[in-house]
Amino acid sequence: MCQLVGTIADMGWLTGKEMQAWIGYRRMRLLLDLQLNRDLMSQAGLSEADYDVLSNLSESPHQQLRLTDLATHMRWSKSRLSHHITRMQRRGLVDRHDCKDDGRGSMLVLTPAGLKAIEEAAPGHVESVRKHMIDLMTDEELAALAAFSHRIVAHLSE
Amino acid sequence: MCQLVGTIADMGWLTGKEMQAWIGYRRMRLLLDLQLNRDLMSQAGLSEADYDVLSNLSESPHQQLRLTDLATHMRWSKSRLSHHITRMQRRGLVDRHDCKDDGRGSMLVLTPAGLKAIEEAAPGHVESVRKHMIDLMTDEELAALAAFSHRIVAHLSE
DNA sequence: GCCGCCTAGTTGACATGTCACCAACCGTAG
DNA sequence: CTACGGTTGGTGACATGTCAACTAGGCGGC
Repeated sequence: MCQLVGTIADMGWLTGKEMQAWIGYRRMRLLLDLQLNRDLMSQAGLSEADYDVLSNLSESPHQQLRLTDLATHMRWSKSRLSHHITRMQRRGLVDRHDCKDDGRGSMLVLTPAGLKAIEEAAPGHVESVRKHMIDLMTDEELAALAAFSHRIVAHLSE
Repeated sequence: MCQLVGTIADMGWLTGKEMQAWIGYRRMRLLLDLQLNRDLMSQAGLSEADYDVLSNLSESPHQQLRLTDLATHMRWSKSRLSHHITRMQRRGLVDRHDCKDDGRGSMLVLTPAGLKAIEEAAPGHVESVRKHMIDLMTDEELAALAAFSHRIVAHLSE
């Protein structure tokens, strides 16, 4: 982490303020991730990735989705999703069904166990997110984060 | 990504504004990381992790550090660093020396190849960080990011 | 119908990170 | 001096993610 940029002989590639923002971002990202994952894993036995998949699935119509749609929505690669679903399927959290409309496709469905898992995990996860991030920010900071993150996401999505 | 929280039956665990900030953060984190890694890998053949290690090492006195010190500074686990250093050592970017003061320790040193790699990679990486993040943010947003990220890091560091 | 091309999803090899455990070494209380 | 508890770093098993093939099923032009 730390001096990620502009540090060799301090050539001033990033100004002090920019550097503070960048370093802070990197460190926050690392530590927040670890903490949220730890909390979620110890409270609910789920990783953040599991949580995201279950969460998306639980709110889609009929609690089912095409793999590609889910991958696009989550911005995951198909490969990543396929591997991850295989692992979650082994644990009984989700299931694959054949897709009627398209012989190539797979329909991803939430199992009762998966629904139970996400319902039990959600309150603790939200509390965790609040405690370690949201509640530490002012309204202005929240608004700023929403604004620049959406701008950056739009830029990165071409 | 997306509806990570408070989404089951929309129970309002996070307010709309909080949700926007949270979702934006998650997506930005995912996409920015991918992009910066892709850029760095294609331009310099380094991962961000490689870059961070080399960067930290290059600015320490005599371009060498104890493993524990580097791990603490980067907030990496010792195990992660040890594995990563082993891989970088195989590629000739860094080297381990015995530590005179402490028979247990290892001194991490930057090789000439490692120095060359970080010096060549730095300008492109900084440009990448600017292009995909810093230059898309206003001064106020940079200040806000620096402020809340440092606050959150302090909180997470206990 | 048939052919070429696109898309959906899977797979295997490999890179990376985590956790738990271990061996060697330090420093200090007795 | 010696034993013990803490520190330093390494290792192996395993979870996860990436990339590049690959299979199989659609789709449009002829």
